[in-house]
Amino acid sequence: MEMYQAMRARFGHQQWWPGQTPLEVCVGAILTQNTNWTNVEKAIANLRAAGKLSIPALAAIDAAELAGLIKPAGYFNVKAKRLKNFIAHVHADWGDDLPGFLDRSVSALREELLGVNGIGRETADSIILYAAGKCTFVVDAYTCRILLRHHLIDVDGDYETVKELLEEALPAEVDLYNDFHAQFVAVGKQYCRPLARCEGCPLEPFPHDPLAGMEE
DNA sequence: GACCAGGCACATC
DNA sequence: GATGTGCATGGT
Repeated sequence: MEMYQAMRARFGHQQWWPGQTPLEVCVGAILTQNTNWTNVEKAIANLRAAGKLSIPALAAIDAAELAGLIKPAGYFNVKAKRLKNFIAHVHADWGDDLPGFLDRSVSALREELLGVNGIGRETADSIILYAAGKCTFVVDAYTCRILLRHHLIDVDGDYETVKELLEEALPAEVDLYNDFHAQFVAVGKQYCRPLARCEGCPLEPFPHDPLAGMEE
């Protein structure tokens, strides 16, 4: 909590996810895989302009045409397939009722999402937390980098280990999980890039020398 | 011209 | 089960 408060004090509430509807969150979560958010915004703007930002439209669109629309997000061929996989999965059982699909227990939803080819742990957790509004901690590259630099995890800590560490250390509140992850991204972008230093980082004094353990 | 970005699946050992 | 590789655009 001290960590969250330090970041929150510096950056303010991040008001995530930067997308309006649950569908937009799901689409964004897939498109942002290893990709800058500004590129994802362009891809989503293309989808909206083409009238394809709905489940029926995405279910009907040809994968090659979809790839053309999401080009700015990079990896457009694989992401077009991943989006189609997700949409087909929802559409088959729920038609365009995405809220219906999302309305179940975290564990059941997570398991189902992880069964979709192209949705891994971070994407699944992002959808659960930010589209379904349910309590699951989203771990990403910045999260690991920051915790690693503060010696709260070690290099071989995997996704589930880091997730459990955070969930055990925090009260299970959706808004806390929501904004904590967003704060990790905000701090990480500015201070915890692979080759960056940490001067001025709001986490600097916490809890050890922030430069210790950094690889050159 | 490097480096980086809110990963994931798949091949290979 | 661990490690390596392909996927691709756009901003700094």
